[in-house]
Amino acid sequence: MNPRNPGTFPPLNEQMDVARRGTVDLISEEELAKKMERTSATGKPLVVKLGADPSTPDLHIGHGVVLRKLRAFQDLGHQACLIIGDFTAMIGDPSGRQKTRPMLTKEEVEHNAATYVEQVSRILDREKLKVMYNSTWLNPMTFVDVIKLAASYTVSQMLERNDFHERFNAELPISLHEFLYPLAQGMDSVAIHSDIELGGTDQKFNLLVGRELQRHFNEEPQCILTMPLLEGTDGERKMSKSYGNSINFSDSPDDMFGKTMSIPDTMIYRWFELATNVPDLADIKAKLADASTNPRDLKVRLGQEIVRLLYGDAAASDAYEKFRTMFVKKEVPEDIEEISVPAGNIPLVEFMVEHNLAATKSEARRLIDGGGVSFDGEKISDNKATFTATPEGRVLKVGKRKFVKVVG
RNA sequence: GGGCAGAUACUCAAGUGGCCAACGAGGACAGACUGUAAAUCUGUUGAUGUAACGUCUACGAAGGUUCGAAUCCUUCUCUGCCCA
Repeated sequence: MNPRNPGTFPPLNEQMDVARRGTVDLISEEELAKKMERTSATGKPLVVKLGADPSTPDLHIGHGVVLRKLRAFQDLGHQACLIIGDFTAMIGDPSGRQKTRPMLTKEEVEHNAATYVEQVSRILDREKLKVMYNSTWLNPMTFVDVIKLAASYTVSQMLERNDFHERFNAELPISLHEFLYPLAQGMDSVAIHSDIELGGTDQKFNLLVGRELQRHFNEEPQCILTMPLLEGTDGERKMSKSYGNSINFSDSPDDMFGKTMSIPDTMIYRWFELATNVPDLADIKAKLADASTNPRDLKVRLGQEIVRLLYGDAAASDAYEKFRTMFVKKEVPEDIEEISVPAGNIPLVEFMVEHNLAATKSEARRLIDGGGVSFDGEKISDNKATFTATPEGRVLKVGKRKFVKVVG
């Protein structure tokens, strides 16, 4: 994107195109256009809000979808505003599942928040990003304030929210304070005078509450913009670390690439659309429809695009090269982790646990019994096996993609 | 406040005194076949290890009955429904 002088913005239609790309809901286009027009007249950028839950600071490329949208607004010259939900996180938001999350301490929240900001900086322009903590304005609220706030909404309105509605019908518990979460989040919009709030489609209700509350407090309501939830590597459920189907920001380039290669073919287009910035989506669609295309080749590009966004060009081609060596040429990669071990017989099972190749000894045995462990390509069948290292090193493979070189 | 129903492993869900570390399904992991895709087939799915039908932990929690409890009794906690 071109660097642009503060206070100047691209033409309206160009801005609206950016807002619309990949977007599910945009409420409303007219209001947003009006806001943007005013912006161009006054030179004052729009406040674009994104809420962050610091109880789980491990971001994955599903979060990346909405982060890249926020980045797009930054590149248009608008003010990106990241709200760290430290107040709400400290109470422990039980939404999502039936389980109540453990209360986080102040230290944990702070640590998570720092990690969070560090991770989003890989997508966002950190220099131009405004980071705020919602405890700043939520903490000082009194019980009276909260009651007044709660009075602005009715139970039926709350039950319109899909997951509340479903839980209510399924006779599952809904804790009272869960109703306060959308309100707290909405107060954030009021506090920062948000012009647009971004979020996943699952956030639609909460974002709308922000709008209502702004009206309630006689402010101009924010526009809301929702992005689709990206499916995980299983191609079924939404990407989530707890489902184990995510590509995390913290994953190595090789892992990112490898995981991408394992997604179902049906997900290729969607991932291109939501997880990358490639301009030639139509072309990709055409290729996928063409029977002479090997979908694998498109996945190779997809994997590189994803790695590129988080690690840059060099890492992207590097990850692909390593993948080729390992799985196409079936050779052993060059720069795998080397582990020096003392001379003598070493029990394999214990070694695996010690170096995180298996979580427990039982799991290590299971892997061995299942034929998933090999030394230099030779399967180990005895779960009581021991091994000795050699000076030139032997390559231990565990499961599909864990390699380690053992050097004596 | 009263009545009823329920709480089992990642999820759903069997199990009403010993054969229960717990049927089955899904998921997950591993293997074969592949393109680290799909489909299919196979195996595994609490931990430990003197490697033994051993030990420990586990069927919401705590006690109790019993030679023996996920299963029976008591109290408690939590959840849903109905009545007030």
